Amino acid sequence: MNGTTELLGAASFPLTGNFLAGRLRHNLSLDDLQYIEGLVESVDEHEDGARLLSRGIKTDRSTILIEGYIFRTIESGNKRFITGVHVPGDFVDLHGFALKRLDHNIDAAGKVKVGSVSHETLRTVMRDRPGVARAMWFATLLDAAIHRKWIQTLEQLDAPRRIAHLYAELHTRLELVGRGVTRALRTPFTQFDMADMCGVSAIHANRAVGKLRELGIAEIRRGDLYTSDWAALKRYAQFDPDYLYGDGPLKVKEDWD
Amino acid sequence: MNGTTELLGAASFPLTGNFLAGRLRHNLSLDDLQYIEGLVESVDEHEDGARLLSRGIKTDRSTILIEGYIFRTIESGNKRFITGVHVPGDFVDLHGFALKRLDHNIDAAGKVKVGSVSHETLRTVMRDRPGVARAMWFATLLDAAIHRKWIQTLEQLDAPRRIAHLYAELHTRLELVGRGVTRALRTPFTQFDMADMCGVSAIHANRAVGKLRELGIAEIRRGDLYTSDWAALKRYAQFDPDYLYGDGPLKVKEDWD
DNA sequence: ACAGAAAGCTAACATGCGTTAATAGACGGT
DNA sequence: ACCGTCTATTAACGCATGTTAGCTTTCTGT
Repeated sequence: MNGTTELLGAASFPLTGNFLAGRLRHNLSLDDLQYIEGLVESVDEHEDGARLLSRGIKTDRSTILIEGYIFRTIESGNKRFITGVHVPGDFVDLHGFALKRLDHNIDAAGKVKVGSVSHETLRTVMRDRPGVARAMWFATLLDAAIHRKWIQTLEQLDAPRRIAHLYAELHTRLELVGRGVTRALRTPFTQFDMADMCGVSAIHANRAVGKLRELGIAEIRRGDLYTSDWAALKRYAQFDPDYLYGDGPLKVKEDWD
Repeated sequence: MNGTTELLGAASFPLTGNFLAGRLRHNLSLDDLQYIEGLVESVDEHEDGARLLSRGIKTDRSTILIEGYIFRTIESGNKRFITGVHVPGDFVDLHGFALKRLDHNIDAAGKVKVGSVSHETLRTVMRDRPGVARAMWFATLLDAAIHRKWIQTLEQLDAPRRIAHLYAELHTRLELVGRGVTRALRTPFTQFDMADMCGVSAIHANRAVGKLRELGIAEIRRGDLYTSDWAALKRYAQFDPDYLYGDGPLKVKEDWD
């Protein structure tokens, strides 16, 4: 949209297995990770609010998030629903590769840096590197598990807890991709964004933020969350990290190869 | 659990491509479908409420639903959350194959008949039939798309509309797997089940059912929905079948093979 | 430093939904 | 046919959340 494009040959990336040591980390060798880095054909930056991909559009590329946050959004009426957030290391539209068109939009939340892989390249991966292909499958399964947890969260928690749960999840996911934060979790989210993620009105999101402050659970200022006690926050949100498969069981590589 | 097991050799199945002409239909040839039927090593029946798989348990088999309905459930506190429903033709725990343990339970809703495929067999499929492997990946992506729609539904619709949307979705999904219904959509769901699927209390689910009746949208009696005008029901529920990928775009086979 | 815009905040009122309680109807087993 | 249990239904009350409106603070560009 209004992103500035900076094209790079794959060879010019430092092959550190670094920028996407993310969600795929458990399933892949360093060699595999470097292989994936090599797949990235270009890196783009986009401004806050940029629509990277629109619902219904067919695309021939897939996107991996390198820096920043990305929303999956659905627009209906004049309302926006955010059905998921992504952190660096996540492939954000692998299902666009498989299903050809997306059922939702991919929007930048704040400034983002993304890598791009053509579907043609991915087809090669499917053929030549079944281990990598499986890891990509698993990554999309993790998305589904996160969706299920969001469904539960919407049904179970009140607004303050939903917001706390959102940040608890991000805290853990960032940690899992090697970007752990200690006190402050910085995001570009407005209270409108939080509202659309948690399924409440913006006014009520504001009340909820106020309640977290009042309870001493967390101080949220312009998307940045400050707390001295993440454990207390997670307890308050009834957060159970199980669904993120952060531990062993994602490491299925040894079973198969 | 309390299911009666009836073991059958693969050869004794009628190779019609019939019982799982379901979700995978678009991606596969009849030959592929027959191949999958041949994978099924045993067929089991389970009673209403039977837990086919428990959260956290490791399993070495995957399950394909042949007859009936299945819930994905999460239990938290003494509440139950239903994060998804399955219709015949759906693989209900392919992610158990990939992620090793499930983050939720698989429960029979009413009597069910399921087929069972060992993970060892699935590994063979992954190696030898990449087309089938991809189709299975796509099937799990469709689950994720349905999850996203449920998230939107929870955020957007009131209780009567959520229930209408649930039946609208089932109506379409059953049609897509060749089990279209005309007037009555029969399910074994209690109002408790509907409540747990829609994230409302059972009492409120009852109010919602009453409202649908009062509005003349639908008559729901013991899980069975009767209506003379499915289009009106779907309009009321703001149902848009796009997310089910019922049309062409799922047919990616020709692009790849 | 300033102005406009975007984001955050607060109040008042309406409503959908949760909860508790109590009853009626439908089904399954003996 | 009977009984117990599960399911459906209705009423009364309270709370979480939506909505509208208006105000304040913070950011951004010049």
